[in-house]
Amino acid sequence: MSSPRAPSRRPAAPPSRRGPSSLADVASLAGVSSGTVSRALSRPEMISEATRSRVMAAVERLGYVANGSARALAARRTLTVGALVPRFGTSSFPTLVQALESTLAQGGYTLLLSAPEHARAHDPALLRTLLERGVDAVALLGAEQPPQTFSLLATHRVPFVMMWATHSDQGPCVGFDEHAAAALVVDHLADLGHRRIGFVGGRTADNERARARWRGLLAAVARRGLILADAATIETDYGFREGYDAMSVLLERAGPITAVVCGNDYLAAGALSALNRRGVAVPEAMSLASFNDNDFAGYLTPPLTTVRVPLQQMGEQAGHWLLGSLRGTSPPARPAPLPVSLVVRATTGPAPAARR
Amino acid sequence: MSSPRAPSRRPAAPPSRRGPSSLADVASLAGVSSGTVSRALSRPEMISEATRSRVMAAVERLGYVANGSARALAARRTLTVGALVPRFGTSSFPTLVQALESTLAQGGYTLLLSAPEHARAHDPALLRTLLERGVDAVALLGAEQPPQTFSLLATHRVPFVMMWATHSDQGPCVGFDEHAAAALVVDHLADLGHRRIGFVGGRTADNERARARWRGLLAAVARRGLILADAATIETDYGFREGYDAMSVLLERAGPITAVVCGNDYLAAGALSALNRRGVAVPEAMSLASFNDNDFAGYLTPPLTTVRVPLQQMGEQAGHWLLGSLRGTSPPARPAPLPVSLVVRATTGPAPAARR
DNA sequence: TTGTATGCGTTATCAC
DNA sequence: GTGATAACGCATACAA
Repeated sequence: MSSPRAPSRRPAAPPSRRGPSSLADVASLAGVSSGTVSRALSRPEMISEATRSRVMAAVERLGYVANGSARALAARRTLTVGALVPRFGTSSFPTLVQALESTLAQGGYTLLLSAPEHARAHDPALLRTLLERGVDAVALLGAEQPPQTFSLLATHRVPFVMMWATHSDQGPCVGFDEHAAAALVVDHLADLGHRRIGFVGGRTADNERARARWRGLLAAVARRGLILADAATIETDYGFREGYDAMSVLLERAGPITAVVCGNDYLAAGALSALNRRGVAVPEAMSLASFNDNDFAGYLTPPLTTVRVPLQQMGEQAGHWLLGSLRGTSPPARPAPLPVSLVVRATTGPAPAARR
Repeated sequence: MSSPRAPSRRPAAPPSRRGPSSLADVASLAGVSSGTVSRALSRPEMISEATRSRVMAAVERLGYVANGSARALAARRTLTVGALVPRFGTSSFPTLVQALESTLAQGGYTLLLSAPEHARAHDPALLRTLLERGVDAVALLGAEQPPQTFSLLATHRVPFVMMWATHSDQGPCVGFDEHAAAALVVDHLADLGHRRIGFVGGRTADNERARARWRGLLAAVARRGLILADAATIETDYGFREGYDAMSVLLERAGPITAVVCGNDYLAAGALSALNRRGVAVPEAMSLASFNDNDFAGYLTPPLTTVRVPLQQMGEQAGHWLLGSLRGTSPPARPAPLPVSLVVRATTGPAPAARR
């Protein structure tokens, strides 16, 4: 990569010369043993100030960078955490993963990311690869995991959390209460006088989060005595186009509904767009509310009423739990469910019948 | 993690018993040497079918998972690639990183992700950490890197690519021509008869991509003889709110412009929202076009005219280049710039003056 | 406080 | 085709 240069008169060009240097190199340059260098780097307090600075100088001079593999082999840890989170739609992923990465980085850990497409998400080989890479801990998405997962983690004594999940007898979860979230939306609409509503949500068959959301909605609808007809219910992939299409279908077949709840804000944005283009007045003729997995609900026209899903907090909480559990002392207490809140904006209003 | 159980009569419960097992364990169970096991796993063709299947049975029985650190130490490679891509805004990141991860995974490599906040993005410690972890290759965002970066990569003999960049004498880049992209937008508007236009873009001071975009725009504007007044130009962070605010400001102070170009689609979505709420007819009174870093440009009201930025292709191309370069043979040819295209939608129309 | 020596679990180079 | 054996680069228990 570096082009050959005319020999300078300095005997050796320290950086970029012949590959990375080792502890032994640093040691001989500093005139100490390799053990001392090792300690100077990882346990400075055990070393006299004088030799420590000599060592550091040598490190600097050689551009020494430790060999993590050797370190990991000897120390039995890699300072690495694996994340296994499938790419579900375009949504949610970045916020969650970034928060996780950021939190772990603060603790000196690096994130090994495995983001399979949905179809491969439950391939046990993925976790196996992560374990092979020697991750010290693992963050999983959801509580539903392929069978071998937990026994693999157990044999390898690797702490883990399940994100975006609430209960599991297999291990700790960080998440929030989807039922409570759904209740916020439904109560809001019911209080406004809406009776017959629709729902456009994610696919429940292969997505436990969409399923929880759906169940929460059903429960809240039943509790408030609202009517959610089959014809007013659509499952689809999370996405703008899907939301647009779903709302178009709903307008044709759903009957006299006055409000629609969307499973996430991509769906909602598409749905809103469909309403706008057809000249259906929002919220006069049709109210719209959504779960907010992303960031833009407030910037649409009109802005979306949403339940704030604490994605970033989930990532942070997962990171903190893992860090705590890696610091060793005692395994931290199981995380508490995160709070959710409703943000009311202009897409919801009184139901037409209750109007004048 | 596993609770103590009453001693079963089977002498040993193979999985989840006492930590991960090693090559030696597998070897003794299979009645061969550890060298043979190693070969059976990584070079099956060098082994007789009989012993190979005995080994595989033992592997299965013990739930053996290789120790990547030991493997890396001996084989001098980790099957791991580092990505160093700052979190710029909410945007772009996921598409690019996911495409990269996905491509690398197909080649058997795992992605080590470092996604610092913008402020820390140029901290050399980040790359050092990645190198310490032993990454076999590195993907960087942008051609502007802190000074030590390239020498570090050189000493460690680690192949790398710079993503979202076009030229660099330091190494290969994957990207697209921002000037050409800007030209597509500007030509489109000019052809429609627009003369005075505005621009809402990202911050050029600390973002080389925003800068390239801005320069490309200036060049195209000059070439077509359009007028882009200072008062009609705003730099801000990429985001919905920022776009909303910027457009609000523009409406007050920009004078008689008939079209606005936005630096990305988050900005554009916010800007469009601001126009909608103020009742400014789009595209009759004001045309809007944007660079499309994301996915939703077509689902707003009206849908956004955009230049398609090939984010996913960049991730894939970067991944492929790294894989090719890791397979060793000969370093692959430098990637060619990716094509960009204009997608015309309803936010652009003839300039009012050219109308009737 | 510092040096010495052993082991971490693989791969790879030899002989057989 | 298979079995010993020597690295690989570091951490750490132990000795000094």
